[in-house]
Amino acid sequence: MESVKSNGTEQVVKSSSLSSWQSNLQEAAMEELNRGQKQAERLLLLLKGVLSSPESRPAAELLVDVGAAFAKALTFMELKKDESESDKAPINSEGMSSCSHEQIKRKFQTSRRRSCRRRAHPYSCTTIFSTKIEDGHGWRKYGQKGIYGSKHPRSYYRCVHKHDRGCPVTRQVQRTEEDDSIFAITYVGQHTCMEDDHTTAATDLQALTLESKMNKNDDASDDDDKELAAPPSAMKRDCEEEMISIESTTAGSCSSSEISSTFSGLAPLSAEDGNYSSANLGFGMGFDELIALMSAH
DNA sequence: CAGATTTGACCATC
DNA sequence: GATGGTCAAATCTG
Repeated sequence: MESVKSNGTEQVVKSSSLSSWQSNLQEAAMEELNRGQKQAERLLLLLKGVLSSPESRPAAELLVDVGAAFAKALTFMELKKDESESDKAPINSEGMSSCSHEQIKRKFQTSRRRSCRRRAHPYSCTTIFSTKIEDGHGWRKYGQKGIYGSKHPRSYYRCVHKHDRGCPVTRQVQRTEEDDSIFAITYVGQHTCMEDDHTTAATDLQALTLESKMNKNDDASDDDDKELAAPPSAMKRDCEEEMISIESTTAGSCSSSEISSTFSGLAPLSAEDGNYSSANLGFGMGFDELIALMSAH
């Protein structure tokens, strides 16, 4: 029911439902991460002559870091996949609470309600993974739900300008299973409240990303309801009607390198001190081993 | 007291 | 029937 097409810069996944496109996205993301890792390896081999010189050591380290980050991201995706396939949590049936006068009152209010139609075909959505939920926009929380099979509740927000400017954007924020300090933030729709400050918002996001990188572990310890925190958006998913497009442009803050930067943020590789242990490296070897190997070629 | 958040209910979709 | 998105009254907070 879906096709996954990879042309190097874009992946398109067709899907007929939200849940299936999420799993398709996961598959597509893993495929893309795999490709990124392989490309990094290829680049490393291509540049082996240049990178073996002492002065290009920083570049080589960077390249190693990129490969490591891809591998780490892949590992997380594998974990997530395993979890969702085998680890379905049992349903916790609390039973219905007894009927109060409040309930009766609500029954009479139903006629006032607008239809709350579940999105069968989301027209536009974007998911990022970040340890910070602030994005420079104002959001009003309008709901929270426990999600089946997920240990963290999902919070629902809408743009504060929904009423005054008719901005239709909503977002869903949920802590990831892999790391409580990382949030999966799904934006649905696009802001119509910020025509003027569109670029400003983009800049804000980039600033946030930078800031986050610097404060990686500073503020990730708040409780579930006060979702805060740090680093960059790692992965971005875009879907138009039934189409999901995984972009890999830096302009959209969704490059592969950002995917890796967030994941490396989980267990930071210290590029500064050059402390690359084999365990950290996605290539399965340390920097020195790698250089030795490159030199041997 | 106004605005924001919480929480249980409603309802569409699968 | 299960699940997830939204509503709106109740509650909280500054």
